[in-house]
Formats: sequence, C-alpha cells, structure tokens
Amino acid sequence: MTKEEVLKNYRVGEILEAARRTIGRFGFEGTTIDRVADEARIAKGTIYLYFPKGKDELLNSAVVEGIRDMTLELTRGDDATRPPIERLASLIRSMFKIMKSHEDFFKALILDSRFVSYEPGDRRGEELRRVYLEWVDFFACILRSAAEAGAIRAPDPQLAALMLAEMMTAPLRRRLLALNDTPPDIDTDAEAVLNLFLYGVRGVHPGSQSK
Amino acid sequence: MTKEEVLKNYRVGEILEAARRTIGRFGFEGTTIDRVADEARIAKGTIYLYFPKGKDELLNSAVVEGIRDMTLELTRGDDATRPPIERLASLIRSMFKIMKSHEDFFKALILDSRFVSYEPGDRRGEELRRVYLEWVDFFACILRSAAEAGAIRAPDPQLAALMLAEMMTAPLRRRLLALNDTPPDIDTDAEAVLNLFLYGVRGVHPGSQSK
Amino acid sequence: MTKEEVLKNYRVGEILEAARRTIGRFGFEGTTIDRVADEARIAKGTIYLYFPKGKDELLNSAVVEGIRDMTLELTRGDDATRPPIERLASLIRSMFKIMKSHEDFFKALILDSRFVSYEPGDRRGEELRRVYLEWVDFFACILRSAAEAGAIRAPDPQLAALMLAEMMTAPLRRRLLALNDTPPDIDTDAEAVLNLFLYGVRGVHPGSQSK
Amino acid sequence: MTKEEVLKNYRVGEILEAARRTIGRFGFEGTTIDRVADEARIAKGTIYLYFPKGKDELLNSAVVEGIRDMTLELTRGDDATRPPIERLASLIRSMFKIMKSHEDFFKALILDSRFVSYEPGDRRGEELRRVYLEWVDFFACILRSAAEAGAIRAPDPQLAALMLAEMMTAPLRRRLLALNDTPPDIDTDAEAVLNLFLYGVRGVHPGSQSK
DNA sequence: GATGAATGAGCGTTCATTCAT
DNA sequence: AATGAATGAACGCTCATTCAT
Repeated sequence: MTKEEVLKNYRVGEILEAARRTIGRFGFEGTTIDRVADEARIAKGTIYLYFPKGKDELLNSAVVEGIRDMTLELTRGDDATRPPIERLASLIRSMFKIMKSHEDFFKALILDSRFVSYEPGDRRGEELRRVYLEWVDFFACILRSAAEAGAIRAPDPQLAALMLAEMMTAPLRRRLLALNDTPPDIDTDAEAVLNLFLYGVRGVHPGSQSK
Repeated sequence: MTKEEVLKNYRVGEILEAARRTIGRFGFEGTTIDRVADEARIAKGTIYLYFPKGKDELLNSAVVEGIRDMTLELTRGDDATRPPIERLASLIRSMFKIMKSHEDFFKALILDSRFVSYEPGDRRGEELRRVYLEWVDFFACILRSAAEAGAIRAPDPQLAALMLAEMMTAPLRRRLLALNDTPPDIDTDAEAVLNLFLYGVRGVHPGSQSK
Repeated sequence: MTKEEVLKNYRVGEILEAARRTIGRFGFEGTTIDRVADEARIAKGTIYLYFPKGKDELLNSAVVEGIRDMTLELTRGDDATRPPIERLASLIRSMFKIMKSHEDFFKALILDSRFVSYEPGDRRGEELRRVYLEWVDFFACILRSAAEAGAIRAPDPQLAALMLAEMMTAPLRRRLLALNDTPPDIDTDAEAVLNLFLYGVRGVHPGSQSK
Repeated sequence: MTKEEVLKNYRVGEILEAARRTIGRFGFEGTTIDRVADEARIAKGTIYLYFPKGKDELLNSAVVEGIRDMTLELTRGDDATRPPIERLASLIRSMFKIMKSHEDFFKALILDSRFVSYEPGDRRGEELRRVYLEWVDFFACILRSAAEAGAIRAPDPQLAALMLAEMMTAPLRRRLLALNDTPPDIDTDAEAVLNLFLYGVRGVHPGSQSK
C-alpha cells in the first residue's frame, strides 16, 4: 500500500469515526455534513474528497464499518475450541462490554436507525444487510454446531441468533428509556440474557437445577 | 364532552392515522407535513390547528397512539382468567397478527425509528416512554403473576417482558431484511418465539418433554 | 380560466420578467435564484412554487417567452397585404426598435447565451429550438412568397432568413462592444441591414440605381 | 527571450489549448479548472502559476487566443494582390473550413458564449474587444479598399464586415440547432454567404447576370 | 375554522482558490 | 517549479411554519 493510500485510509477512518460520534451525539436526523466536518476538525468540502457520493454513502459506511468493527472485536475474544455454551456465554458478555463502550452510537443505532430506507436492491442497503447478516450468522454458526453436538436444540439457528441479538438490546433499551431506576451492571444483564436464551422462563435454571 | 371537542378528537384521530399511513409508506425521513396533509385530505395549515406544536409533536403522537392502539387491540383478545402460559401463548400469536396487519408502520417503527432524539426530560420523550412502558408492563404483569403462581421463573419480569418484546421483532426483521428466502407464516414464527421464550435453547421442548 | 389560474399566470409572468431583468443585469452566469427572487420581490422558496423543476426550467422559460413575446410584438405591426419588400423593410425597422427596448436582455441573449447546452433531445432545448425556428420561419415565409412573386431571389429562404437574423445583431454587437465611437441611430442601422440584405455590397443601390 | 520565457510560453499555450478543448467538449458552463488541468495533464495548482488571476482570465485568454489564431490562419491563406472580390470569396471559404476544423469550440463560442459579462472598462473585456475588432477590421480593410477601387459599395465598411461575420455563423447555427435535415456541405454554405453578401436577395446573380 | 400561498432558515453539494510539501 | 489536499463561500433546493383571506 502506497503512502497516499495509507493517508487516505487514515482520513477515511477519521471521518467515519467522526460520523459515528456525531450520530451518537445528535442522532441520525441531527447528523449534518457540517457537524461531521466540525467533529472531524476538517472543512466541509474535505468530506467530499473522501466520500464523493455524498452524505448517504458516508453515513452508510459509518454504520457498516461500525458493525464490522464490533463483529471483529467480538470474534477477537472468541475461542472456538471451548464448549459451545461457554463460548456463547462469553460472547454475550463481550457483546455487552462492546455495547457499553460505544453506548452513544448504539443508542442511535437501536433507537434512531435508518436500516432499510433504501429501495430493495440498492447497493448500500445490500452492504448493510450483508454485514448485519455476517454478524448474525456468526452466532447462528455457533448455535448450529452446538445443536449438532446435542448441547442445545435449535431448529432454526438463524432465527434463534436473531432473537438473541434482539434480546441483547433489551437491557440497553431499558437503560436508554430509563425504564428502571437503578440499572443493573452489564454483567447482570448479560447473565439475564444468557439465562433466558438458554433456559427460557420455564426452563431449569442451572443453579436451581441441582437438587 | 362538547360537540366541538368530539369533532376535534375526530380530526386529531384522522390526522394521526394519516401520519401513520404516511410513515408506513415513506418512512420517518420521508414523512413531510405536506404528505400527511395530502393523506388526510386536508390543507397543510389545518394540521397546525390541531398540532400547534408542529411536526415532531405530530409524529410523536402518531407513534404513541399507534402503540396505545396496539396495546388495546392486544388486551381486547386477552382473557385474564386463563392459565398464564396459555395467555402468553395467545398474546404472542395476537401480537404477530397485529404486526402483520400494520406491517408497513411496524417496519418503519423497527427499522427507521426515531425513538429518542429528544433531550432527556423532554415531555414528548416522556410520553413515548410511558406508553411503551405500559405495553411492556402489560406483559411484565402477566409474567409476574405467572412467576408467583410458580408457572415460570422470572427474577426480573420487566426485563423478561422487554426481551420478549424484542424477540418478537426478530422474525419481522428477518423478513424485512430478506435474510431468508421463504419466510415462514406468522404462526410458525409465533411458535418459535414462544418456544424460545419458555424453554430457551437448552430447555425441554413441550413435545420432547413428554415421555 | 379560474381566478387561481389567472393569479398563477400573473405570478409566473412576473417571475419570468424578473428573470429576464436579472439576466439583463447580471448575465446568465450571474443569474441566481436569490437574485431573481429579489428582483421579483418575493422569497426564494416562492420561485419553486411556480417553477418546481428548478432554475434551468425557469431560465429556459424566461428566454422562450422573451423570444415569443418579441415575435408577437413583431407580427403585431406587420401587414401581410403590403408588397414583400416593404414588409421586410418595416419588419427590420420594428425589430431594431424591439431590440432597443429590451436592450439588456438582448445583450445577454446575444453575447452570453446558453442556447444549446442541453443534450440533444432535451425537452427544453427542443422548446427553445422551436420558438427560435418559428421566428426564423416567419421571415422565411415572407422571403419565400417574395421569391415566388419574383421580387427577390432566394434559393434557400430559411438560410437567408437566418442570415438576416444574424445581420440584425451586427449593429447591436457593434454598439455593445463599443467598436464605434458614435453609434448611429437605429433607423440608420435598420437601413444598412435592409440595404445589404437586399442588394449586397455589389448590388445596385436604390439611390445610386437611378442614373 | 530567455529559456525560462520560452518554457513559460509553451506551458501557457498548452493550457490555453486544453482550455479550448474543454470548452469545446463541455461548454463554458461545464469548464472547470479541474477539467482544464486534466485535459492539460498538469496539476490544478499549476494553472495558477501561469494564470494567477484565476479562471476568468484563463478562459478569456483562451478565447482571445483562439480568435487570434483563427485570424492568423485566415490571413495565412490570403493573397493581398488578388482582386478584392476574389480575396473575399477565398477568405469566406477559408473561414468555413476553419470553423469546421474547430467545430466544437465554435459551437460553444456561438451558442454558449460569455462575451461581455465584464463590467465596462474591465481589462479582459477590452482585450476581447480588441482582438475581435482586429478580426473584423481585417475584413473591413478589404472591403474599404474594394470600395475605393469601385468594386463594391460600402458606406460603412466596419458594419458591413460585422454583418458578414454574423452571416457566416448562420449556416453553423442552422446545423447546430438541427433546423435543417440534410445540411449542405460547407462549400455550398460559403457560396450562399458570399452570394448574399455580394448581391443581396434582389441583386443580380453572377450566373443570371450574364444575359 | 379552514385554507394554501408565501416564507426563509438550513441543508447537501460544487468548485475556484490557496498553500504546505 | 509543481503538486493536489484542503478550504469555505456560494449555490440550488426543501420543507416546517406562518398568516392573510
């Protein structure tokens, strides 16, 4: 990679990060090119040097990269050799940590998203779909192998993964909407999600299982 | 209620419905006062007679009323005397039917929402929070009483209800993002959600439970 | 025509006139929507109520209507029963008067024109072409009938008409470029054009013809 | 002239030529510094080394030089010893050839020109005026000497020359506006212009002159 | 009350110009 | 001298809001 490309990548990354910060602070609706430029401490016109297709492309890339990074961060701590249930438990805990560390961006993503305003077939929508699908499939794969190992029962692993993904947003949503007064720490939240996902509300709790 | 108030309520309701149709058709971003007025077959200025605080107030009210209506529709078919698990099963199925019948609006709500662009403390955000909370609490109550009856285990019924709510959006999201080729019918989806919610992926399936 | 249509036509006319004044004052390049709005003493947004297709459409319409008006004004003073040469002479004189009375707009039209920036087949270009052609053909018809009457010789009346049209811009261009110090009055200019067009530089001058 | 000056002149010439090509391809409106730089295969900033006064100066110079070159090319084929009418005829034919060979640039010049957007007194406008005047005067001189020789009658040679210049654009304009279906070749066009200029529509045609 | 024409602040985008390298 | 990344003023256009009718 030439020196120019390195610089360009660096700039693109900086702008995307500024975009995510802006989205986190002002929401998607409140994210203007001016604000992103301010956040990135560059001039408005400079944005268009790196994102000639304009605002939509920029925001889309920011979100796509955000999800991609998250997936990477998630998989970095993953150990495929461990038993599937343990892996799952560990991943869910990691996920909560990740969500915590990008809280504002996630808030916007969950509560103010613009996931599929695109016409079906629009390249940008496709990209977004793909990266989201990758993330879901990462979980779905684990579930599938766990099911094959007989550790769990999952007739439709993709759907189960999707539901897991949604479940993980629940505590965040609760916090964001301030529905509870004293939010539990994220480990407790992670436990709750894992628990419900594994055993359901009727299932036998590992702890109570004993006896 | 005076005759004027009746008329006013009627108009307000019509406008809100038009707003929801517009949101369903064009998404939140594509919803302009012009389009809502067109959809309601009234003049643009008239909207400001009934919503003097402007567009945000209108959209917020439309969403709030939409959720409220949904909650009402849901509770209408509910029979509090039945066993909690049966109630839950029935409610989840109803929920899928309701989502199906307002598919476009739901799509916008889930994928293109603008839930909390409001500053914390903003009255509109509060209202939205409250009506969402009511809906969640309706489920939470059922879960609590089920737990007290020993039918389920739910240390944090509100969180469980929230997770259930999120889980129900999973099949819809899958359909909307076209992640699967041949979407199952809504009854199958409802079963899957109920199943995971009750027994988790490790739990004993009712069918397999037997023996 | 309803009252609304009358009002609308009036507004459209006012805007087009303002556009022509702006073109006359600032040239095509210097004509911005803001300036046209200022000139018409209305708000910028109002322009878009009457010209929803935007600036290009507006400027195009302004030019088209300008040429059309000119053609109308020209034909108003025309008497088709008179001998063709006399008609031609009279029309040329009228033309100079008209150019004089819209001098600024004409200046822009001749020196700063944007006649065919349009892609071939563009509706706007077609309209412009048509109205220009109508104007040229008006002269071409007169020339053709004169030729048939034996009064003149014109193997290609349309080309002759075009050349006449161009010839008439010569004195204006001379004035605009200030190529001469003391511009002759427009009657003298009209005479010169008529003379050259009728007899050429070698032809027998009516005056010198005598002898 | 120092070596540096030679190089500078060479660069200036290349840029001006690139500018004319760009004007020919994209019109005046579509001519940006970026495109000229691309066309000249130099960096954008380099243009400002040679044209520190900016874009207007550059485009103006390009046009001025274009007209100057054309005048030079025209005079190169001229033979001042021949009888004036013959000279004229030959020059008109040359002119059509020149216009043909720079068709795109001429098209822009005639139909999309920006001749006098300048304030009166602006140096650039003066330069343009001067070079145009030179071109016109070249013809005017021929006409004057022809008149003195008694070959033609031209009370105002400059105006006659201007009209001749305009007349020559008529066939080109006809072609550009596609007003005729099957454009005649340029020799026919040149004949038509010469004929009208010499004899007018009433004049005695050389052919019919015979008797 | 109801209307919709009018408004103008604010946005996304372009591009002539500058200047550090 | 040559570069091209960076700049920001200026433009076309949208749309929430107002107000005379």
